[in-house]
Amino acid sequence: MKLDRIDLKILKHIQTNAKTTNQDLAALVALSPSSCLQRVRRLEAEGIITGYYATLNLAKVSRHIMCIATVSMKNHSAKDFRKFESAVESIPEIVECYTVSGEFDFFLRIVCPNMARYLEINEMLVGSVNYSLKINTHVVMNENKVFKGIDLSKLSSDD
Amino acid sequence: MKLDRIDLKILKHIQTNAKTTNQDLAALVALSPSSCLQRVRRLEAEGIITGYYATLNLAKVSRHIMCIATVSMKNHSAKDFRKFESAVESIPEIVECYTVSGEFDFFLRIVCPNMARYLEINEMLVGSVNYSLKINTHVVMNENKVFKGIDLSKLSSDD
DNA sequence: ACGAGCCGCCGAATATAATTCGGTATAAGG
DNA sequence: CCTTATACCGAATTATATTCGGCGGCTCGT
Repeated sequence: MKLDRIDLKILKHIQTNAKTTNQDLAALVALSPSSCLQRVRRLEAEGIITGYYATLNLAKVSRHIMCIATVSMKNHSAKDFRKFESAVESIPEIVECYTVSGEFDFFLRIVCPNMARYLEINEMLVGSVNYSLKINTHVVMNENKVFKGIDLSKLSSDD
Repeated sequence: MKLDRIDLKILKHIQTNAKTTNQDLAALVALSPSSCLQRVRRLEAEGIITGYYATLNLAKVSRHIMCIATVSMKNHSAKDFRKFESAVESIPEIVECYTVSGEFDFFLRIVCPNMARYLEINEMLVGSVNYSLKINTHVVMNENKVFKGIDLSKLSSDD
């Protein structure tokens, strides 16, 4: 499916303003509300829009810590990878996990109530592959830039 | 401001379902629509809800690469940190940046159209502090777990 | 214990918005 | 040149958000 300029405009806008009314969005992209809605529904149906989220100021909700962990597997077997990944999946405090190239195998971002819980998580992860991995923890001291969507104008320039 | 069980229920739900209608949300938390809306408005006004986002399947929008970079400053002066942080701020392809403790000073997540552009970004970052930092790049090969909000039940248990 | 005042709830009325559904124009393909 | 598919629009309908007055229960001071 190909996206035209109007689709991109819609995506760009709702990325950071998901609750914009269809009427306002329609005005923004210079379409009638019905046509605009039709496009949004299509983008949803095609799986291009994958969900709608509200972001919270977590500090105002509860006390917590955030860590970023690098993980290196000692044993690069598919089996160990599967076991580790399923452990990651099962721990809700792990909010992001990436498989990467380079000196590490995974990056994790973890948000949990306290260090005691962080230690437990660490042990679960290490235990999942019978201690054959190395985790390096980095406590987040500041969030300089938080995710606020992708700059689509930068990406689409390439196609 | 203190949050009661209903507030948490609201937050928990809209975290991943931002477009739920107020009526449905009200039913979910067993309140009348008017009371429910009042609470949501309060959560917004207090800065507890910070925004509403749509997430995209980027692969269906355009070709791109994603990298995670670790950054170590050679010179830990406040001045260099400020210069680096402002460079980070000015580069839209850097979608996340954390200051951390440990062997690195920053973690970056970068989404850009291609490696050529990634190199440019690298040079801008290194140049921002007169080459006195070390960047280590890790290309993301798989997104095992993408951010889908925080498990508030895990956090609030601690208060 | 009692009354005042505050809070948060509800429901009805009203205002906005979403959604549906023809009908029409444009562009591509045969 | 005709056919078909596509995407648009506007009006009608349905659904939702929003406002507001009033009601109960809680707290607090007396």
